Amino acid sequence: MNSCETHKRCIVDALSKGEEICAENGLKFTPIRRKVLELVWESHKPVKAYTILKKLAKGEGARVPPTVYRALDFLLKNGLVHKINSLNAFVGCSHPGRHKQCYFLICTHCDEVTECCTAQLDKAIGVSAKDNLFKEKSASLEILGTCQSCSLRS
Amino acid sequence: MNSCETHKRCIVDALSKGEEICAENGLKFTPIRRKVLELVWESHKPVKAYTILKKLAKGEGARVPPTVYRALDFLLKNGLVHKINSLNAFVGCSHPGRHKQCYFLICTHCDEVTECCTAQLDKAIGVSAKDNLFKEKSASLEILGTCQSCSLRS
DNA sequence: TGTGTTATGTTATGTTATAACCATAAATCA
DNA sequence: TGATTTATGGTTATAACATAACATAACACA
Repeated sequence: MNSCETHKRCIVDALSKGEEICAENGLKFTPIRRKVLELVWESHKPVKAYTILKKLAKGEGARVPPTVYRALDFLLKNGLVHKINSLNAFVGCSHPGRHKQCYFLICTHCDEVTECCTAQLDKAIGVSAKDNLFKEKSASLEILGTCQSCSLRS
Repeated sequence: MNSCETHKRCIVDALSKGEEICAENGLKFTPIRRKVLELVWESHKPVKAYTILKKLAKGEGARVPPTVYRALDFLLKNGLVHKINSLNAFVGCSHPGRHKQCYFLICTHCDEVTECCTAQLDKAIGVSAKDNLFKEKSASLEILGTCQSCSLRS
């Protein structure tokens, strides 16, 4: 389980960060984009596109897949959410500001995801690429296992 | 582009390795499993399940998705192929023998994939997990960029 | 021969994601 | 301002990826 004391705080922060990043870059933080970001941030668990879709559809206006995927693409492109490829699901970025590298710890008990982006990992990955004469552009690391809370609880 | 001189060799090796691993573990290397492994190994590029399906279907017997996915699951479980999550596609494992960790260099120009499993990466990932009091069970790393051949060629 | 087990066939459907085209709104600027 | 361009989202349809559920076959071996 994530260590955030009041998750409301996470959501508020994420939304204001979204606001900020859009403002800085002359982008529009439209109601749909805002709502999708909010739904992604409902928890620290990855959220599926169609789960978001169902929740969106409960509001007014019939929402359909392209609407959701467009919003997610926008949020991805601007570093506000990440896609967890091994789960086909999305999580909020815990420190938006465009880091191309995304490293995740994914707890297979509670499903929560924590980012673990460190210079040390950046370096190890960079070295591996270089050793293979490979020009690295981006990388995605997904570590599966058991988080501390779940370890303690069991 | 991969550095293998004669790709035929890769295929032959992969198939005999499959044979071997199955024999060692009392598993059946059935014609379907063999054929799927062979198709995965047609190149060093990730192959999609439905591409395999189409090729299989050209032989006798109407092949359908479950047949392909079952064979792929078997090969995955026994470490003969890997899934590239970011592409929903499969590649042959270049050194089968059950390493839980799979690190890949994926060239976005030629699509070829190379494994880069090193102790150094294992260690860096292990440390990252430990720093977060996270019990690591497996990890998947996909590095996107440009391989040496493509760099030289452009 | 019968029983259990594993592998594959078969049908259907669930899940994830995008294409293509249109209407409208907002921004830009002559 | 009005014309033009660009961004956004609506709409319909379908593509692409994956599995559930149940039937049957093939095999191992008591």
